[in-house]
This record gives sequence, structure tokens and C-alpha cells, in this order.
Amino acid sequence: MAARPNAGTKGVPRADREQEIVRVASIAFGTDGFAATGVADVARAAGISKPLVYSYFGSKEGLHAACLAEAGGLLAEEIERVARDGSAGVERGVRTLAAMFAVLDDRRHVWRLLRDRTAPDDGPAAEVVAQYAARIEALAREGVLELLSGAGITDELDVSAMVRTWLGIVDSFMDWWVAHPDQDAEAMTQRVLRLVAALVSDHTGRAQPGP
Amino acid sequence: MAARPNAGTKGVPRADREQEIVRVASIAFGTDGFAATGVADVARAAGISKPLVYSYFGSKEGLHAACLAEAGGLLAEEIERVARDGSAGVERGVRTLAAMFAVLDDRRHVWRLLRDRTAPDDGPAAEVVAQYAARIEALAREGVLELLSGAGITDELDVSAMVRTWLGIVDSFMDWWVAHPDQDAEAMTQRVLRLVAALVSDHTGRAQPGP
DNA sequence: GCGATGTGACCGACGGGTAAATTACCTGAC
DNA sequence: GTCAGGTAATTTACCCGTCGGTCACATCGC
Repeated sequence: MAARPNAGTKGVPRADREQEIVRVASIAFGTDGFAATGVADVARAAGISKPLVYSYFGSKEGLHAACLAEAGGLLAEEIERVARDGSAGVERGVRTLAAMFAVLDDRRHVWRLLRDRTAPDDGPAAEVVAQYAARIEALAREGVLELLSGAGITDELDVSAMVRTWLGIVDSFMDWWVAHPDQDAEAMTQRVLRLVAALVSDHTGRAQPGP
Repeated sequence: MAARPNAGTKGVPRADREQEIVRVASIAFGTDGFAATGVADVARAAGISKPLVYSYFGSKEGLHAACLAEAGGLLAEEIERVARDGSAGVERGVRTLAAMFAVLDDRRHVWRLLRDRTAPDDGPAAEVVAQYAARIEALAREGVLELLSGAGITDELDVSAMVRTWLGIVDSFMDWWVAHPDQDAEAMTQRVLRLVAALVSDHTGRAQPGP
């Protein structure tokens, strides 16, 4: 038990402890979802008491917002960086995934924070996530638009569905990665490359609807 | 829990009412998730009282299990039918999606029941869903294995990741479909065909790792 | 009347949130 | 140096709303 003596104004700086709580909470929220994660669980995992969490973050949503701000900043920045490097189409998607693998290697659960269906869709925390999610989705849309327009598709609904699908693909890889802790970022990138190549080279039959 | 010795000889037949409750509950569970759906909500939506739900299904998990059994049966049967028609590779995936669109046109939320992260992972209901999920995943694996082996990939981890990704893609289309009620099954199938064709024809750059 | 069918009202557990007590640290008079 | 008093940090113990689950009573066809 971490029932160590209290540390007054000296000892552990408040900023460090906040960071530790956010780290632990991000794992919990990202793993079990917002709704299924109790503040008491987070506090126990961080080695402190529940009221202290409230003293730092005000509410469960406040804690959530802090996690989202960190996650959103980390991811949006990285994805924007890839967007500026001039790649396009499928390659841009693969590079984005590779960058995310590299950034999240020791924080794999973070991606799920921004796509947690159990999180409330209103309130101040929702605005934080909406901001970052919109930024990330805009970048995804940009990439998808580029890819599809190259194939002559400009229909808004097609683009919208493809954006959703792309985000779902990222979800899937993150889920799989979380379930396979021994796989490092480089191995994941190589895996994605293999799978993409396999898909593109499929010639077992043209995709056509039945009669 | 053992059902009371009620023969349901009068009034609205019990079977009909059970079916209606399952229908309503499937929408609720599939839309909001198991954890966020209250039994009282389901009862109200079905126009009956909460104790009656318990009289029929014994517990919230019992109700959930009934929804899962219907959803699982519906989907597994349909997917198995497609698996037997001899298609392969990407085309098999598209045909599976088309079949799912056709079956779920008026029950779009049903797919989410089997992939609900907020559902408990133990208990009798979990065994029901595990059974069907395993059946569906086995079919997905079969299709993926076929697709990847054609490209020379047999690595177990690659296959496992691709299966997860495929299920994620289906998730994404279902989510998008639920958010676009005006799109019918045929429109969805055509959309998938367009998007697949666009992906396969991407030549904006070969996906290769750095130098 | 009587049993099947259904309901309003209630119970207990759980989790977010808070007030009061407790601990640890700092300050300053002696 | 040290010890009383003040203050900030932290915890223990509690409140309260929600929700799964149950019970005593109402209703209805025979």
C-alpha cells in the first residue's frame, strides 16, 4: 500500500502528481471506457485517495478532459506532421499509422480515449474531445478526399463513409496492438505494409454485385 | 430462472410480446450499449412495466442473452450462406457486407449487439455471444486466410490482425449506416463496391517503408 | 372465487461527489 | 534548538441519486 506520509508543499510537486494521475486515468478510461471506469479505481491505481482527485480535477469529467487534452494534442500534432510531408493516397494512410505506432508505443490505449462511445456527448469535456476529434477527422477527410478523387469519386456520402471506415481501421489496429503487447511499433508498421500489399494485389475476382 | 407455468392462452400471446420486447431491447442495447441501457427504459419503450420484463427474461442479462441469440442466429446464418457460395478474397468480403445490409435493413443496430464493449465478459449471456461471435469470427478468419494466402501471407499474427481489421470495417459501415437512415441496403452495397474499387486502383504511390 | 397476468412502490448496492477530521509542514517567539 | 500555532495537503466517513431486482396488491377471463 502506498500509505506513505503526506508530503505538504514540498515533497512531490503537484504537477508531477497530476501528470501521474492523468497517465493512470488514461489507461483506465482507454481500457474500460469512461462509463465503466470509477474515480475510486483511478485513485487507487494512482496510490492516492478519491477526494484528492476531485481536489485536482474538480470532477470525473474534469479528469477526463485532462486526459483528452493530452491525448488529443499528442495525436493531432503527429497526424498533422504526416499530413505536411506530401504523401498521398494509401501511402499517406500507412505513414499516418506508422507515426501513430511510433508515438503511442508506450501509450497504446490513448487512441481509444478520443473514440470512446461511453463518454458523455455534452459538457465541457465533450467540447475538448470534439475539438481534437474534429481536427483529426478533418485530416482523415483530407487524405480520403485525395485518395478518392484520384479514383474519380467526389460524392460527399462516399467520402463520409470512407472517413468513418478509415477511423475504424485505425481503431482495429489499436485494439489488436493493445491485445499484443509484445509487438513493437516497427513490427506493427511492417505488418500494415504486408497487409496493404496483400489487399491491393488481390486478384481472386473482381468485386461486382450479383445478378 | 424457470418460467412460471403460464400458458399464455389469452390476451396478447406471450410469444408475440416477448418478441416485441426483444426487438425494442435490441435497438436500445445496440444504440446505447448494454451498460448505458436501463431495464426501465426498455420496459417504457415496449409499453409495459419493468417487473414484467423480469417475469419474462429473469434478469437484464437474460434479456440481453435473448437479444444476442436472435442477432447471432440471424447474422451467423447469413454469413455462413455467403461463405458457401464459393466466392473468395475481396469479393467474398463485399458479398458478405451486401448480405448483411440486406438482412439488417430494418434492424441496423443488431450488428453492434455482438461487438458491444460495455457488455459483461462473463456470465451465461457472455457465453451465448461468445458462441456466435466465435462462429462469425471463424468465418471471417476463413475469408481472410483465403485472401492472404493468395498473397503469400500465412503468418498467424498477420491473419489475426487482419481479421480484427475486417470486423472493424464492418463495424464502421454499420455505424455510418445507422447514422444515415435514408440509405437503403442496395445503396450501401453500391457504395462499398465504389470504395473498394477506388482503393484497389490507388496508384498515388507504392506503400513502402523508408530507405 | 380463483389463478394467471400485470403493476406501483419499495429495497439494496454501487458510484459520483463532499464535509469534517487528521496529518505534515512551515513560521516565528523564546 | 524547540515548541506552539497556523495552514495547506490529504484522508476517513459520509450523503445522495441511479439502477438492477423484488414484493404485495390490483385486474381480468373463466
